[in-house]
Amino acid sequence: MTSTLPSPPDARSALLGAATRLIRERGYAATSVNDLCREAGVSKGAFFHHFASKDELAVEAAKNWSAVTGALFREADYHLHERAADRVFAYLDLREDLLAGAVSEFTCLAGTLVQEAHGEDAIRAACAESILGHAATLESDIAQALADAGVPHSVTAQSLARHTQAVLQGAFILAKAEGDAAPVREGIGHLRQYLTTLFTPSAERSAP
Amino acid sequence: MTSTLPSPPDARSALLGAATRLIRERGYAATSVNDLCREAGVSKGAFFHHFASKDELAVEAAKNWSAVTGALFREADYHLHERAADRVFAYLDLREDLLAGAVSEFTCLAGTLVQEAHGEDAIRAACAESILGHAATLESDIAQALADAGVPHSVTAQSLARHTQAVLQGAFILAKAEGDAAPVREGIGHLRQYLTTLFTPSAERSAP
DNA sequence: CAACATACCGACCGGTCGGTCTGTACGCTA
DNA sequence: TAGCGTACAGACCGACCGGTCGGTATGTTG
Repeated sequence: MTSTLPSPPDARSALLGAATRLIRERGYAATSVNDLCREAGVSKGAFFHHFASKDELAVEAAKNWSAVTGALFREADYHLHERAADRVFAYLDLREDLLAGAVSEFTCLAGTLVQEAHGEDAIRAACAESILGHAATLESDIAQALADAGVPHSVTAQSLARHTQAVLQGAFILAKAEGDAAPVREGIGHLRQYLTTLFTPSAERSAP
Repeated sequence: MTSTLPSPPDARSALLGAATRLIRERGYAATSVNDLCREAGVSKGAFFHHFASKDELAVEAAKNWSAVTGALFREADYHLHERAADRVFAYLDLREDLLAGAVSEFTCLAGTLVQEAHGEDAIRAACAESILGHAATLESDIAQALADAGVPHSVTAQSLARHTQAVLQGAFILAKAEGDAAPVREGIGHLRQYLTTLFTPSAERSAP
């Protein structure tokens, strides 16, 4: 008795995986239904059996992306640190550790998809949920770290959490432009520096 | 005697303008040559008279984008401030002022294009030049502001200049996801706060 | 066993794609 | 006026697009 979940039919998840790979590589519009079927090793009949349209697949792929990355971050070690600020910095360390392989292997499906397809409301909404939902998982640690610093800050935890995602998304674009992960490492570095000043109690700063 | 440059044929610039509008609205792959011709009010013959291929138009559109935005920022007022830090903050003010109209009217053509077409090397290079070239125009002011603060900083002016562009590009993605400019304003706000701490002499911070 | 559902398969459809090609209108030079 | 180069115009091409549809193999249920 294996421990697989009450798995959905195989063709469906093969198509979701193919969509994730191909859209991250070449974008949504440039990926045809035939491409997806070939990559997934299924027929066109199977495609339209599981998804009503190409757009519906995009929405499901974005939801699947949320689920997969959600699980990855939920189960990661960075939550184990005692101090909230340490949890946030450990999250950034993890993001940096994830930068392996080709550019299309570490960039964000939701960011890529929404840039192209924000005109389609269902796709836009699924991508927004993916990006902002992930940002929301950082909010409580950031709020706690801000509170620990004990100073009234003009920035909110929500805004700061979203900012971390904006920096990552923007760094991914520079990475695509340069063909290299270096800009993402730099972006994370600036984020670390910014958060360090925000998380440092002002007492410590005025009396070093 | 008007002061127009030895202007290129009209169909060419109409196509460049159409490409800028349509690609920012719907992306590159989703914009067809026929769409471009219709929007520009020219025939398909005219299109392939001026551009060898759709990809070549994309490259030329990216170069044209560099030229247009380059002129806009070169001639802007923010250069007039005496203190380097003020010039940098005034640049951010200008970026915020530019956030008018629909999302596709303030987002970056080069960022949109490279996200989709980074697989095509000529397009990738033209977009990289546009984004990184613009970042480079900020470098000397940032370097000066850093020097004025008089502290050895661990960040370089180049890295910081590129970071400003990464933040903007990432904020554009959140803006597309939300359908609103608000995330860009927030991103610029965080940038202002980060730069403020970097540009503040440590003497001032340790003795407030 | 019949009756029905699910999960495909792949030929096929009308339409659109990027790109080609022939033709032509116009300006310049000689 | 002839001859030539540039700037189009738009019919046309084969490949490919997203999507449909009739069919089949394999359960499951009564």
